[in-house]
Amino acid sequence: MAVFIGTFENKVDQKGRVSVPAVFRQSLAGLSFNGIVAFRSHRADAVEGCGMDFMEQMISRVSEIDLFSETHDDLATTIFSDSQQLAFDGTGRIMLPQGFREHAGITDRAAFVGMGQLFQIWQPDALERHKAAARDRARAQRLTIPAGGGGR
Amino acid sequence: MAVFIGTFENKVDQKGRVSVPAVFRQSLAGLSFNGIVAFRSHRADAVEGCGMDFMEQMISRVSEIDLFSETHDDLATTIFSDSQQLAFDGTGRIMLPQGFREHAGITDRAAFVGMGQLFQIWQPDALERHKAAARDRARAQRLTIPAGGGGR
DNA sequence: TTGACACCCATGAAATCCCATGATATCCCA
DNA sequence: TGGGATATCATGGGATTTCATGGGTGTCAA
Repeated sequence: MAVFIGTFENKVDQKGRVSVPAVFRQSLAGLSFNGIVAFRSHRADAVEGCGMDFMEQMISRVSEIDLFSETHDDLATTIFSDSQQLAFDGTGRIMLPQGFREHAGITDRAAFVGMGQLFQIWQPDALERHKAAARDRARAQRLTIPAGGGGR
Repeated sequence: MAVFIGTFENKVDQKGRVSVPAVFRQSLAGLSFNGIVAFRSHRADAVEGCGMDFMEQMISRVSEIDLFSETHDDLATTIFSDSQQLAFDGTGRIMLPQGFREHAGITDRAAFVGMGQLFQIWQPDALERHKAAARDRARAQRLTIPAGGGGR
């Protein structure tokens, strides 16, 4: 499954095009759709992105297991309806739809942030603020990943 | 799982390249990404490194948290956004990004220190100081290692 | 006809490849 | 168990490719 790590800032040109970081593209290579799937984050001023594989997984989860709570089910519905497939052009760029750009306050620069199985697209300054806040919250709540003993 | 043991000092050339110790590379062989994943240590003036397997483990742990919850996003952002994938070239070198070099004060030499499932990259002199301090603390506090529950 | 958008080509900077070198470490066989 | 023959490694640097970015052109639909 696609893995997204790192932060990358790219320019958004007059036409609304942005290069998706090469590492992300490599991670997305070979999927059933050559591009990304994007939707507006409902909690943050950012656009969420993932590969088609992740979408397919979300769909199957929502239909089968009740892994999602009711609210999450509503959430999933919202996500699917708001999602857009953004295809890569020959050089690995996508067109960021105006609505998405507005939602994230993106004008001429966009920051891609890896979040593991997903990534987000931010207005760079807003991202800096968000990163700091996220780090503080994580620290305050002592959110940590148990250091895996190596097994499971 | 990749295991890192020992200390190795290598040169950083004009292009910012460093050889990753051969033993470490062997330990990383066969993973889904041919290189290391690196991030700034929050506690020390050093860069931390691991293999993609370690990151995949992180992802699976994070994915156990409700998707799109604040906790999930904070954790994912904190862990994955500031990491970077550094690929090996044909002879087993990586490019140490400038930001990482600055964080660790690395200019023309770098020391790789095995820490078990992770390793650290230090400016050699800073490492010496850190080692001495760590030794003193360990002695003062009589640090011990908990016995394993057996097996993995 | 006028946008919106996919496709194509050009460009400079940066990253990567590739080959050469010397220094160790390892092997092999008498 | 010597000690030469053979790998392995870390390192340097030039050549090549990749990448992000800019802009032109064709196409389809409103």
